[in-house]
Amino acid sequence: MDKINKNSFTPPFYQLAAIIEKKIMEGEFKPGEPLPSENDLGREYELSRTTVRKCLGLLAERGMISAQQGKGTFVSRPSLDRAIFVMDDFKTQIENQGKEVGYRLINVRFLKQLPEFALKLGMTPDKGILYYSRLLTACEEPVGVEHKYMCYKKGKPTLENEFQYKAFSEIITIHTEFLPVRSQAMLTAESASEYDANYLKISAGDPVLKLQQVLYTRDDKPVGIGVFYYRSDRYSLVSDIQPLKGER
Amino acid sequence: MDKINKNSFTPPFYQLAAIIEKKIMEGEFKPGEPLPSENDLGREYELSRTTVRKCLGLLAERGMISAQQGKGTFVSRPSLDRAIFVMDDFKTQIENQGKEVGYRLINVRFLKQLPEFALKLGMTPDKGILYYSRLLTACEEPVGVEHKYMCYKKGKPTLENEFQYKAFSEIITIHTEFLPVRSQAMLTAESASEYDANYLKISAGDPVLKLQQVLYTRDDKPVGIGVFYYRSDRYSLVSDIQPLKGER
DNA sequence: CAGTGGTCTAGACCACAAA
DNA sequence: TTGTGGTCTAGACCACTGG
Repeated sequence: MDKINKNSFTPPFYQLAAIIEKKIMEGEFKPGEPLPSENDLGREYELSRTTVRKCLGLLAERGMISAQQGKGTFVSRPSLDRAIFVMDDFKTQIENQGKEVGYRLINVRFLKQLPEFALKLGMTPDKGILYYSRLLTACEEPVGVEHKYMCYKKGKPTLENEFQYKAFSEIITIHTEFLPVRSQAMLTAESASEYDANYLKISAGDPVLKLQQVLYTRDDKPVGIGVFYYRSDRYSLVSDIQPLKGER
Repeated sequence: MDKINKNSFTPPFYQLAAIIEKKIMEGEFKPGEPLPSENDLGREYELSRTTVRKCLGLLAERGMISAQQGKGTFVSRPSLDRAIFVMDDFKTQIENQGKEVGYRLINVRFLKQLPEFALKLGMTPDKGILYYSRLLTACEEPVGVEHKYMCYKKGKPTLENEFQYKAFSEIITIHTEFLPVRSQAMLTAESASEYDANYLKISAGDPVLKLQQVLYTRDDKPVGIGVFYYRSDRYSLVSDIQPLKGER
């Protein structure tokens, strides 16, 4: 039986998680069946229940097990057919790839009317809509185009600079009395419009990744919409599900 | 000052998390600045350090804060421009939408040679490659097409039924001596080929979401590749980032 | 050195499920 | 009633950071 090495730099809760994960993958603990109780695991590996729980929490986060109060902790169905895509803001993503980010302001305009898709999302033009669009580049190469629509309150002066560099939710916070606290996003594929294709330097109709984001205030009023189109040859999402390492 | 209500059904660690999140969003704790230390928070809200830590863990998971050993716990830059897409296996996803899943086996074939893209991913044809493809439907409507390539070892009989219903990693485990433990996936947009478009009942060239998945054994040998094409009008990924609820 | 976060322990009470 | 997971406490030791 595997034992916990208390002198290792790998903390016990992590070692135990690796052990249990291994037993699950090797079939000793089978999908649908319960794991030993937290107390039993604690006795078996000479760890406190708190530590056992921390370990189980790690495995639960990874989707390997799930606990049911009063019943037990059960091994989940195997699910390598699962992917998790984290999309940070453009700047963070590109910089993490070691590339240089660039923004180019394409357009800033005041709209009296919202485009139809924005109305469908429940946004109301209040006193008007501020629209702007940017070209997103990585190492000078065009990667994406984004279009933003936000509720607008007059008053504060607008500097082009701001639109070029600041985050959307920041701009909304500054230029309206709204504080966005919730973000809903939808990712899909689409054909590039002639307009967007022109900036992306692709052909109209070429496939692009489309991300549509809606920002809501605490009382669920939509106050900002962002639509992103990414060149599919230069932008993709990746996911990596790996087992816990045994020893570090 | 907000206080912890110990008689509430909402556990203290959660209440505290909501309080801190609120203070961050209202600007009392600013991005880049440190939170009070865990001990201070414990004193202030009359909670044990363990409970404070559980609360901070929750906020860290949500990307609001990050801890640095020896230094402190810092408020992250605001990031509503962030989305997390979880793609479970097709069956789970569709069933969660309350729809009926269907599979139709399109093709099962033994290949002597791997297609070029699979070779590029490092897969070797060993003793041969088993290829199969399925049409994925939701409420009888075609939603996706998938193509699978797996290392093949003769021996066990293959039942068409299996390919129709079992998960890819399960099939690999049964029909080879390989145990996939790691999954890498890439999501992008593409134009549908004539072949796939035909099954999806769309036109060739229409945009589709493409998911490419590679399964690896513990020693990082690729043993299975899955390529999925989804109709962009019937399949999209969603993400919802919301604040913690104050009281439940 | 003092202060920070990271980990662990031993024990307690609760809500829930099943017999 | 017993056993399960969910939460909390009080106290301990460690590793890391910075003065």
